[in-house]
Order: sequence, then structure tokens, then C-alpha cells
Amino acid sequence: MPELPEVESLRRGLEEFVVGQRVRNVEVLLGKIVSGRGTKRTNDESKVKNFCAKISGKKILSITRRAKNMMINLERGGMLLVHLKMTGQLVYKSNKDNSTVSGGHPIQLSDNKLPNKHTYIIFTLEDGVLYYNDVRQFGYVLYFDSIEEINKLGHFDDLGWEPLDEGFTLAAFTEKMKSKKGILKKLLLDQKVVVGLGNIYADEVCYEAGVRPDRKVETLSKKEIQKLYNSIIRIIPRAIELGGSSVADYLLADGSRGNYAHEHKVYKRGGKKCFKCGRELNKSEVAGRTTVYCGFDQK
DNA sequence: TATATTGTTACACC
DNA sequence: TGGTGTAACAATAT
Repeated sequence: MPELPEVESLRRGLEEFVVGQRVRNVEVLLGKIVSGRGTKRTNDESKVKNFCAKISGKKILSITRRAKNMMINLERGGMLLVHLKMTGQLVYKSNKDNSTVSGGHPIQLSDNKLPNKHTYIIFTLEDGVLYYNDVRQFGYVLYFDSIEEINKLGHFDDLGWEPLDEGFTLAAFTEKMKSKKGILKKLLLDQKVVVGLGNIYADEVCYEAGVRPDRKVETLSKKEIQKLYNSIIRIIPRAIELGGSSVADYLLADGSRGNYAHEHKVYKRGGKKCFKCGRELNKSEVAGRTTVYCGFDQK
């Protein structure tokens, strides 16, 4: 489940390998991935044709990110908007040496041939191949002629603060939380408030802050809001630094696994011992999501 | 074989 | 309006 740290790690890795390369060829193996967002997508042949035609021959200028969206910026203003949703992967494999990518990091794909049955887009670049894989097919890779075209969709309109941006201050966060009601975890998962948290980091943030994820926001003290804020701005960069969380269907740009999973304190640890007090961690459903917290250390 | 899983959107409901 | 809950998307692990 790529959340912000995973997307940012992938962005940084890919940037290093593919920026400056020209796209030689594009092959789309599942049309719906490139034909829209949401649940009403279809395999639209004309959209697929347009997608390939617009991208082929263009040089990759940069890769940027907004929330969990990645933008692969092409020549003449064109760009790809990539959302991995839950199981999307972008894997770059260098032609120069099948076992390595630039930078010398080993690519751990020897027993994981590409393309595989979940490969839906193949971008052939000058020095390698970029694969889009997506087991559950919820993600998308869309082409736009300009950022204005994306903005027209209102795609980014409702996104809240980037947790790493200067605008995300304690004062602003506090004010926002004070204006809200409802379940804390729901607010943390709400991309309209702060972007980038998903089910893993929402639980991790609550644990580190010592606040139960099922607390009502309106009952939070100023100090608790501050703890939550501090946890967000500490955990997100730390996770990026470690290359994101390793989950079963997520790989880094170089094919390796992220290392943040080793630091998960609660995610996937329901029933296991709390690292602080040794008591059994509580697993339940909060805001419609599987949630793990310590009933003793989190108030 | 049934169930849990999860990012996001759509939509019904109060 | 704001907040809640659920379905949908799809395939896999358990």
C-alpha cells in the first residue's frame, strides 16, 4: 500500500534512472489503466492509441509528486499522472546490465521476470524499460498535455497540506483540528487535511503520539494535537529516509524492499506485544479500517 | 471456500 | 452542510 513515503522513495529512485531518457515505445496491455480515474473506466481503444502516440518520442524531463500522485514530466509540457493506489508498481530495468541499474544498486528481480501477468504498461526507454504492474488494477497512468489540464479536472483541488511543506505548521494543524469533529483516524486518513497518510502511517502516528485512533477529535487537548503533529513530521521523513515500508506487493524503484517496515510499531502487529508496555496490542476496526493500538499507552 | 485486505471515489443517509 | 457508512474496483493470502 504505497503511502506518501513509498511514493516519494519511488520518485527519488526513478528520477535518478530515467530523467533525460527519451521514450522509444509504449505498449499498453490493459486499456483501463490509461483511460481514466475511478470506477467507471473502460478499455477505450482510442484513448490507448492517443496515450501511446502522445508519449512516444518524448524525453523525460523530471519526476515530481503531489500527495500520493506522481507526475512524470515530458517534453513540450506533456506529463503522466501516476497513482499507484494499493498495488501499483513502477519498476525500471536497465538494458546496460540486467542485474543493476545506474547507481550500482542491485535489482532483485532475478526470480521475478518482467513483464509478468500483472504488467499493464511497458515504456521502452533509451537505456532500459519501465514497467507498470498492478495486481489489483486500481491504479492509473494518465496522459495530460499540461498541468492546467490536470487542474481542470480539479484533481488536486481538495488536497490538504504536504506534511513536509513549510505551510504545514503546528498552528495551522491545530486550527484545522479544532474546526473538525469525528473520529481521529478518519481525519488522519482524509487527504483534504494532510496528504500522504494511509492505514499504516495513521496507526503509527497515533501510537507514537500516545493517542487512541478512535478518539473524537473534539476531545483532543492542545498537547495531544501537538503530539500528533510532531509524530507526523517525524515519521514521514524517517520512513522516506528508509525507503518506505516493505509490504508484500510493493517494491522500490531499484526492485529492493523498503526498510521502514522494521520500524512499524503497531501496523500488522495486532495481538502482539506493545514495545512500550509489553501488553497485547488491540486490533479492531476504526473508521472502516483495520486498526491496531495499545489500549494502555494510547489514551 | 469464505473472508480480510486497502486508496479513493461515489453516493445514500441523517 | 458535515459527518458517517457502505459499495465498488480486483486479486490474493490466509
